[in-house]
Amino acid sequence: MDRPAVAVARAGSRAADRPETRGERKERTRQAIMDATLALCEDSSLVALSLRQVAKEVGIVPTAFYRHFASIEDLGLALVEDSFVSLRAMLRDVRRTDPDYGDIIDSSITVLEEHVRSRHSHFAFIARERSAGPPAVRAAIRHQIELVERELATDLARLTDPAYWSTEDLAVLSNMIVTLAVGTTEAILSARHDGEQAIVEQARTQLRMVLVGALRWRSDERAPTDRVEPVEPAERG
Amino acid sequence: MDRPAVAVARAGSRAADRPETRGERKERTRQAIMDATLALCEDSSLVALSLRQVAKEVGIVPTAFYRHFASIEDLGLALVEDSFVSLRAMLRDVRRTDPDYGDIIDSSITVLEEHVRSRHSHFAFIARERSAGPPAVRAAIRHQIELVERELATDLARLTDPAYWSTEDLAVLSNMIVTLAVGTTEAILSARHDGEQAIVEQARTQLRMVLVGALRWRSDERAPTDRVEPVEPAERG
DNA sequence: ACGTTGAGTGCACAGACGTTCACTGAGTTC
DNA sequence: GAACTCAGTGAACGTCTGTGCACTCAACGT
Repeated sequence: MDRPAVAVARAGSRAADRPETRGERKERTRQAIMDATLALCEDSSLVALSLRQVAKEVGIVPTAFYRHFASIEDLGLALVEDSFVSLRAMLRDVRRTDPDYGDIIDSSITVLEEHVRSRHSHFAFIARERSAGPPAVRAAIRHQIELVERELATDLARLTDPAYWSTEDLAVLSNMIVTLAVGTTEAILSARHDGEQAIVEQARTQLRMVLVGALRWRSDERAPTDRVEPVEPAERG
Repeated sequence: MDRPAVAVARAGSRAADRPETRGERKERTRQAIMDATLALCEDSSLVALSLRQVAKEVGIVPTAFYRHFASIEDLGLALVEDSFVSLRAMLRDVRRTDPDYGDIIDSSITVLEEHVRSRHSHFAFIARERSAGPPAVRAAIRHQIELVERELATDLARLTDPAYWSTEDLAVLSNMIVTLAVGTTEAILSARHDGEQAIVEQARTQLRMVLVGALRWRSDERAPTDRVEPVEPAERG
């Protein structure tokens, strides 16, 4: 285990022996750097990663790194971009599957699970660096998540009755669903394989619980807070 | 800004000139190390912290560190212990305030806000290292959070009707509330001061939404998933 | 064909890193 | 008050860090 693990393909990887364009080579090395970085900080974090570790893993000399990124932090910002491409691909799949399938909740969580599995280094990167990355990376991730929240809020507006749901409360609901999705993602990523199904089932139940509440919600009422204690006598049997 | 910022008090800090016990001094330095570490990894993470940085901040020589901890990871485990003392103090306050105050939700979130503010380095540590710390630290934090979830589940059992709530669903609800609490904590910690009140209000609304759902929940029904689309015709006006 | 461009090389540097070791000297135990 | 304990010292080590600089040489523009 001494030679690069996520190395940039040394020579003639495929496709006969076409000479390979200058831009192609650069892009390939850039991609190799990003892959190696995702692999290396899978346990720990970007902030604990050195430029030389990345270079060694890729199979280039440390100074060659600067041809692609000005710093590790700069690399991190590029990885945020890449990771949110994966996340948005998931959101597209969620929306695409919704009308077909009968149960929005089941299908949404299934799509989440599939994407988290297949692109797990991207989702893990977002979840980790969101709170532990370099300040600029944290800011970029939080901004992207905020955009996603706003999108989800407009989606929810189409599914709810505007007479009962204020736009503020839609934003709050959207934030809650995103928070739960992040939590579920983290749980899937840190679960052993045999525990994954239980987590997915839990996420489905949670989403159902939230939507039971959503069905009964009225933005102009200050909700059930004073009815929460006398719950037993209410409607039994 | 060259001399230690969170230094162990050099000599005769207070209390006349009592010679100071050996154990007292050790405990004081140990505490200074932990405080300095919390301060240093406030932005970034434990895994990005060097033993020498900590020593310099405390005002001791690097090798003196080993008199207190075997490694940074070991230090991290001690910080987990300390941080969860703060978290459990918060839970105690939540439970203590509940019966007095009319509104469980308002008072709980208020208590959360107060504790997160006054012990914010502890809460920030948990939130950050939970997903970015050294593996052993991550494991310790997840275990502690799991214990908290179990406690909350038994609390919830006392507030809900056992005829409608299975113990499994109580665990799921508990997990959801903890996830939301973690999310709210992270939001408070990364908010500018003027945005904090909005976040607190959002957390209250979210908890209300969840409890509206909880009131209507029946563990033996597969919830409202097929009623989520025809929501407009249901009960208007 | 020929000069230019630029990704990747190789060396060199000064500084920070974790850890070792023998040490000092104040607090403790007899 | 003499012997002991042990938190903190200070120098030294080999290794790893980011970055500067002069370089090569294949793809590129003309």
